[in-house]
Amino acid sequence: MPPEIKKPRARRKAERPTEILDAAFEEFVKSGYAATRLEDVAARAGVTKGTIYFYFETKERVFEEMVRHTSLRFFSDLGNFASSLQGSHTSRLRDLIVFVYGRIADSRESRETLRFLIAEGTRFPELVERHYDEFVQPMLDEFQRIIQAGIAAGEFRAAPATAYTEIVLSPALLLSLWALLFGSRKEIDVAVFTDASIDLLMRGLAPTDPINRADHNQLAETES
Amino acid sequence: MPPEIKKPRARRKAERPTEILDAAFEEFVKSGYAATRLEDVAARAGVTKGTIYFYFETKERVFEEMVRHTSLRFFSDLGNFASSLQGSHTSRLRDLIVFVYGRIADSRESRETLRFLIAEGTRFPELVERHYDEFVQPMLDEFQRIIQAGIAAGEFRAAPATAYTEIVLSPALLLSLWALLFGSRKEIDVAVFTDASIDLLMRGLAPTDPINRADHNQLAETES
Amino acid sequence: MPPEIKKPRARRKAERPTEILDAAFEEFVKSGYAATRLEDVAARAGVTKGTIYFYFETKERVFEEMVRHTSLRFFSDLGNFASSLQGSHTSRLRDLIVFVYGRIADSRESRETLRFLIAEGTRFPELVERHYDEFVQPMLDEFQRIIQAGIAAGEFRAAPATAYTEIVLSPALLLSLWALLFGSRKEIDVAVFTDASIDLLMRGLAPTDPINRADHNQLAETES
Amino acid sequence: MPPEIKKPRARRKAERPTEILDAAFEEFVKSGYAATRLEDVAARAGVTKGTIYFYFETKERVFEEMVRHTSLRFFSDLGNFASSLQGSHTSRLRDLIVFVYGRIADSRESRETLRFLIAEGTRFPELVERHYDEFVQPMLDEFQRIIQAGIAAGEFRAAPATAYTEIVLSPALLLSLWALLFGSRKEIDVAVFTDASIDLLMRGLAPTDPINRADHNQLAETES
DNA sequence: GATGAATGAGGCTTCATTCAT
DNA sequence: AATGAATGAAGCCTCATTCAT
Repeated sequence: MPPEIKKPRARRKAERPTEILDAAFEEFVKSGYAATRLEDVAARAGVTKGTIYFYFETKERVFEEMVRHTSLRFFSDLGNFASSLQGSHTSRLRDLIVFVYGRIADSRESRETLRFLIAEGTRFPELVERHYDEFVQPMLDEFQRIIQAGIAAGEFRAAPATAYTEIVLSPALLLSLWALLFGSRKEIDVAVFTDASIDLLMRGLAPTDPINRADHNQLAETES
Repeated sequence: MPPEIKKPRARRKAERPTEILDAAFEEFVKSGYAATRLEDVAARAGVTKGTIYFYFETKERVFEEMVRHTSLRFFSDLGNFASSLQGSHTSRLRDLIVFVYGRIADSRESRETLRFLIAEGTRFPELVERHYDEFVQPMLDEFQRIIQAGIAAGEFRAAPATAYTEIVLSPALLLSLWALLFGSRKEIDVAVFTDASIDLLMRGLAPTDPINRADHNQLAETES
Repeated sequence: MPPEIKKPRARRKAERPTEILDAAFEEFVKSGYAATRLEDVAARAGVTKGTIYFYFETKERVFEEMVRHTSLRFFSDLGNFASSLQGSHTSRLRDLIVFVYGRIADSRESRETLRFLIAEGTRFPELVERHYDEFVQPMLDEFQRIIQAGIAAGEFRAAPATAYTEIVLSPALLLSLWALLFGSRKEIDVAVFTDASIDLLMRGLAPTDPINRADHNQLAETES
Repeated sequence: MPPEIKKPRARRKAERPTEILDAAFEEFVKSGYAATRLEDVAARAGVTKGTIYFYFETKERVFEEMVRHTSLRFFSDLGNFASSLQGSHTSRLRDLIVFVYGRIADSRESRETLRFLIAEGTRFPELVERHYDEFVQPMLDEFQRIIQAGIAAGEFRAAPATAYTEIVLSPALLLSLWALLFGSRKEIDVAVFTDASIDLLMRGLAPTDPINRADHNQLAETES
């Protein structure tokens, strides 16, 4: 048996649930909710099945708490970041996009959490609700706030898309899903993709130059 | 129960696999792969467990063939549609987007297939491969073709985003995921959302008017 | 499809049951009673499952009739052979042994039938009964008859073993079992083994009287 | 039902596998490998299905370990016995035969193990290999050793049969098979049959030289 | 607190048997 | 006669959960 650095009992005890949830994340990622055996979670956490039941009531509880625990790690600081934004609305929007895209697309935890929600949302509706209320809605609100302010300031045009802030998130979602589905086949460079998205978006949101007639006409056709 | 019109044996035999796969779709949607009992699939299809095994080797096979069968229903005609496109590159792009968004976001089959791929992709990698090769790649190719032609014709600018055609798809994906996750909470109007996306995209892809100085400067900043 | 020599319908029909039983023999040999699927028997016989049920009531019946049918092929002519024996009792005994050993040990059918009886005797007691009555008992009787006559004629001594004619059969059984169990590992030469057994037996049955020259000479002949 | 004395947990755990294997022996004897339900084994062992799978991976494993476990009970002490043999080669051979025949023919475990090997040898070839290597070959070697020594000492003649030591075992096999097949119909007295076999064998192996008085006297002793 | 032996419900899969064609 | 689609009972095996130690 390897010596393994011994921690004081009290400390180990306090960390047990977290260790279990971390192990659970890996196992649920590997096999999905139903196909994961609590025994494997226990083994990975270095405990036995019984111990899991000391801390969590059921397998469902383990899953729920694992998702909660994993989410917090990468999404709890949105508010702080948003309130620290500086500069023009354009640059604030850009900075927020870079921040959010990074969170959504770059982190394995985020991607797999998305997978959990999609795969098990039917079985765990409260999980989906929670994520909507705690992460999605606030994020949309932040974007909405900046965009509306930008429109008011004349930096953005009141494009129909501004009614659907979700649209700003969509490239991030695509990145995330792409990594989940085709990551091993055709990787997308997150930074480059993000820049390209921002470029497209900013151009799309740019106010219409009243002088530019040709462009305006073309647009009118699109809106019909 | 109505007396049910009896069909000739041969005819029923030809329809059985399809009936089973349709039933399987519903049940797998309801509970996911692992939690679905083949017995329930059988019951929904109006046969018994044994019959399923007469047509399919295992539960995994049923799932695979169900996904295949479901995919074909809504994606086999992309090529035909694409080659029937007429008009300017701008209007071709718009028409293709409307077509594709409709397929991806409007159909329950498509949405749930996406869920299947995300949820069970690890267990069924060939399914993901197949979808990439047969649906995703060809779709991306169609978009790429139109966009490049549009650039050559001066209708679109060579935006960095044109290197990532996936970006054009991202609003559709968002629509699809949104319906899967938050559909019951906050519905998105597909038509309006699609129009808004097109508006944003077209504006984003519009060629830079050399006269429009203000716009150009702003853009340069974005591209840095 | 290969042309396959066509037989007149009537003839084919008459042969069907036999073809099925032959196929059954091969399949039951391969997997044992329980693990053999009637479907495989049908496939080997070139018919479908339903056809088997046209000729036989149940799987058990197929097995029983197969054993019966197989036994007849190699054991029905004992009586004829026994009554055709000529010469001294010693040479009759030797000839009968050679005949019986050949039947028991040389034929695959015989060996596998023995395996069937041992493996499935509990489930098919009538099969065992039948074999005892029709093959074992008559065989023992033939041996007993010759041995008793030989004793009466002074060719054999009244060894205690003559009360257990089974003992004469034991080397044949060993040959058979050996082939079933260790045949692939260490083969036994049936002819040589048979000769050695006969030599040992004859010597063991030889009368003790040192004066009996004739007998002794005859024995030498056996040893060649 | 008696209140059943409760044993400490640790002690029960150590005994469980053995209890299960003993129960398995009885059930497999009753119905054969394929027709035995693990649930019945469990019931006989006083546990539930799940417990069996806690100790053994599959039904096949249960069978294999059961055969192993059963074999050891009656065959592990051949070496000890053989090396304790005393006296003339003739008497050593006789003693070994009595010992071996007793083991093979008298014990139900031995008989049924033979049945298992014959019936399931195809499905469990390693079991057959193991028995050959651990029991059959060593036994043949012991016999061969004594016989060759006896020949060298002039107690036995170099009969052709001495090249096939298996022949010495054949009456024991017959006894065993007889019990398996016809035991309920016509029982054979093992002791008497063994004595008769020994008498026949010794006579068959006796040196031919009429002058050898000592040997002849010894033989007479055997016949008593 | 932690262990791990034991439980037992539940699901996949097999296959003998039936029967409409 | 023959087919082969359909049935459904039955058994192997898994694993969440419990609980005595």
